[in-house]
Amino acid sequence: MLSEKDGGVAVETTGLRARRKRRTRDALVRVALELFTGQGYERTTVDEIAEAVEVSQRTFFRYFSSKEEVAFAVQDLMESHYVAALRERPAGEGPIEALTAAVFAAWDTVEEAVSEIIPIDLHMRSYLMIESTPVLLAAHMRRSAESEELLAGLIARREGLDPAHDPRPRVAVAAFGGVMRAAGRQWGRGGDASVEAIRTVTEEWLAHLGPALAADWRPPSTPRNA
Amino acid sequence: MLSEKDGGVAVETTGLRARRKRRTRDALVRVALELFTGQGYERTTVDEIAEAVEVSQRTFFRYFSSKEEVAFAVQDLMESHYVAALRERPAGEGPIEALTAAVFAAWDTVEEAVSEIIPIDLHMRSYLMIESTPVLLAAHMRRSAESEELLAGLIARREGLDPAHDPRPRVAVAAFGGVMRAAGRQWGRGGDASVEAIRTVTEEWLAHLGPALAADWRPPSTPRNA
DNA sequence: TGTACATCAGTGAACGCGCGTTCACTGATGTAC
DNA sequence: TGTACATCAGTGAACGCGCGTTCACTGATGTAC
Repeated sequence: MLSEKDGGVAVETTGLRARRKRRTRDALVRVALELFTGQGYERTTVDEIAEAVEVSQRTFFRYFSSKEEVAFAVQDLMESHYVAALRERPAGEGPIEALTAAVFAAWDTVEEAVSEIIPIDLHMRSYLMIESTPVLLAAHMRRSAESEELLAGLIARREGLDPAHDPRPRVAVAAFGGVMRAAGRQWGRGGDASVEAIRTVTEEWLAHLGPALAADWRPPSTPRNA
Repeated sequence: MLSEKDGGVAVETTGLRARRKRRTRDALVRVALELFTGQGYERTTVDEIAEAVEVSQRTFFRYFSSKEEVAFAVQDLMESHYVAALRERPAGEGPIEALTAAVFAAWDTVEEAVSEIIPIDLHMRSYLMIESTPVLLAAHMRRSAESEELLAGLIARREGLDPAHDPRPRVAVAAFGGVMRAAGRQWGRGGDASVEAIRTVTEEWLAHLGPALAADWRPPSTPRNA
């Protein structure tokens, strides 16, 4: 039933019925994100989305169990995209090094990853919309915190550690995730929806992760208790 | 009007009217948290809280602009308690050192801080309730992320830096906050509502913050590409 | 290639629910003189 | 100490709203023979 070969997504795509189903879902996502970015998440109702796609509100809830879920449909895709990128990092890279490299690898290929569903700029504007809508920002933070468990497991496996006994994988992922989310909020404040903008902020902030945790930030020539 | 002298809270407490107001507010918080922890946040309605306190639902909304707000009333108190503790850390401590020391100083005095409003064990069970209620966990993460801006400002001032030009204060606070929130979730999974339990997890996780960010976790005797 | 039946996406209309708001109002506490 | 007026916490009842659910149903696509 499911075509999982050659790394494809585990979704039936052969039959007419299945293709129609995918088209309906994609249309709901696209139209929802257009409405959300255009007039705001709170000011868009589920009925409005359904009406714009010309399906019943009933049908909307067959695809998404809540209004929030449709807002994160593409974000979820990006998350698995990031996980895939992390899995491909060579074993020689250290934990933070691999987590960081996977971020840029994922951004390098973001366009291919989302373009089947929505244009890349709609995706970027949606991300901006999430960062500037309190209830969605909250949901985003909870979701990415939940995925830390998975990432910690991957890091533990890379390092040949048992995450139940060594807290370092989870601590590293938590610190890394904290900086990533903060960089995302910083980018959101700027208002520049380009991929370049988010890459730049992320790159700068991650580069400071090590130095910022040093016990003493002052140069050796400046004694602490001067 | 407001008595801000000797570090007291900036609230009018003299008149009969003011004291009655405070009693109503405290009763709403206490009863709300008892109901939330007893039967769950989602299964408690605002009407139910108002009825238990014997005020109208109308009155509830004069004190709290939303149901969420009452759930975080004591958490907000604890946040300013933490900020106060951080302000008192000696200048000789490094950034992460001061942030960490303030956490334990705040936990040392949590009982005095909350006991005027609710018993300490209700506060701890409320925190556990927040960590295990998705919508509140999300709100909690967003709120603590928002307070990072303030903390970064304090750290920048301690170090004599301009946060607009040096990203280290915000990056340090973000990494620290990421680990703190992850430690909170870890504590929440355990189900032990004691102050001791959360202290232990936090202590262990923060201790691993430095080592977990090292480029290489393996002992020098084990070459990376063996 | 055709028929009979199974599956399942989508329908339409109505509803339950609880949050948060709006209205015009009461009565206790505070203040001025 | 007493009177007149101002302030403001609290009332009660009703409502708007949109999310998410429930019902019994239709009709197109898929499958077995």
